[in-house]
Amino acid sequence: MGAAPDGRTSAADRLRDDILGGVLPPGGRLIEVQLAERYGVGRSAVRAALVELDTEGLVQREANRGATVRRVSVIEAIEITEARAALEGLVARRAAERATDAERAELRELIESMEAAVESGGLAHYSTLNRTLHRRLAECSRHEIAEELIANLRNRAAHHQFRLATVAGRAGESLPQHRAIVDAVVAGDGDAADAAMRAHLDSVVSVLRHWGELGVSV
Amino acid sequence: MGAAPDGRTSAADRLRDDILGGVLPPGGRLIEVQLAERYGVGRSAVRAALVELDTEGLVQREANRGATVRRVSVIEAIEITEARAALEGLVARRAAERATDAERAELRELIESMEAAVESGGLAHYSTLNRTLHRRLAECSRHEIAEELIANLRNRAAHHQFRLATVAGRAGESLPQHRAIVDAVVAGDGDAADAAMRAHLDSVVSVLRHWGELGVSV
DNA sequence: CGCAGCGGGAATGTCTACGATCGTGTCGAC
DNA sequence: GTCGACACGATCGTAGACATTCCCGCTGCG
Repeated sequence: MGAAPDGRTSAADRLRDDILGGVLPPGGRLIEVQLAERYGVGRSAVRAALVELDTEGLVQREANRGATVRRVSVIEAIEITEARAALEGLVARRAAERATDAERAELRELIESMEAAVESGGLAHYSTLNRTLHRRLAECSRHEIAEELIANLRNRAAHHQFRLATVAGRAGESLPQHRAIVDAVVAGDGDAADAAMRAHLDSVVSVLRHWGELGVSV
Repeated sequence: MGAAPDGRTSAADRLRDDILGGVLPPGGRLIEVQLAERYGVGRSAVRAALVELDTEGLVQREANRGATVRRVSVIEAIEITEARAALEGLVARRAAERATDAERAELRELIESMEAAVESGGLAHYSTLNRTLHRRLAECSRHEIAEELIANLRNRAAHHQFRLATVAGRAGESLPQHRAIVDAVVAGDGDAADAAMRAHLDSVVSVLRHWGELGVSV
């Protein structure tokens, strides 16, 4: 995809996609003129996008020194995941209380797809389904504020999440955790859903903490 | 007219202060030229501030239609407080685990000041100490991500929080809750601190929900 | 050989002007 | 009297030009 410059989507969205997609690597400098040319817009639009993504935590701006793609350390990734645990516990609880029958059925199907993906060794597909599951749970909760915050946190740690998905045996470990979450939500047990979601993300924190001790570089 | 233009603080900070301080009322239109003149800066700086506060959730921008001070409904205020409950529970737990002796002493002093404020009927002062306590707890936790998110959520619902503080008898109800939080933190009991903080904010949610049912206007 | 001062170049910060878009008031027809 | 079309005014969106700041390499001196 070569990129026919599409004037529809805003510069901020395109820049966000490029950062999350890894096109612009962490620590990479973001020069306004270059981005303006790249997206076929003026510097003003790029500046606005930079300000927006700065407050979102995706880029870092220093006065008179320019912007860079924010580098998130393992320590920060741990904090982000801990915050997610608190918020996603809340939305899991709400999803258990408020999801419609159709939504519960969809969640069950999602889990089955994830099981199939693990058996067939489709790691990339599993990772996609993983993100979908978390997103759908947030939507089922009808909790807009939490949903928005979670989406932001997920974006911030996207790089680490991606690395995590590629770890051997990780899917086998997280699948039963996801099943526990969905089971609780489908059963309408808010307490269990909250606990299961926290347990899941706590296990992610454990892996990250292990990386931190090993001094794994980003 | 008034206002010696102070070039030091950024336009975004001054605009944020004016919104939080109630100088610019919810729903009020934010015209770029007017703000530029008010703060003695160019329209560019105002635009950047508007974009920033938009992603922070304090202002609402519509394409080609201008910006307004975001009106947050009671429903949103409830969601915000629920999210705060999840995140502040986390920081309270961390504060209990990580606070230094000096910090624990300071928290104790804060509670004593709050008790004195309630006895002397200093509602405004109590409200200030309230904010300070929550802020200090977040700082003690050394959890930058959660601290940042909480600060943002608190700003978003600032208007409702302010109204809450003026409710008769509210201080008498929340003071023991605050004391329970501080006691748990000082004692180093993370579980209790988490539970106490959630109980406190759940009680705030109850009041807001009551307002919602009464159809209280902002 | 090391370091302080200095100048070139690049990128950001700000301002101003122009074009696009929307809300509103007016006028005319039915 | 009411409704719709038109035109005007106001405001946002974008682009470009100018001023400012900072980094880095160079030069000259100790």
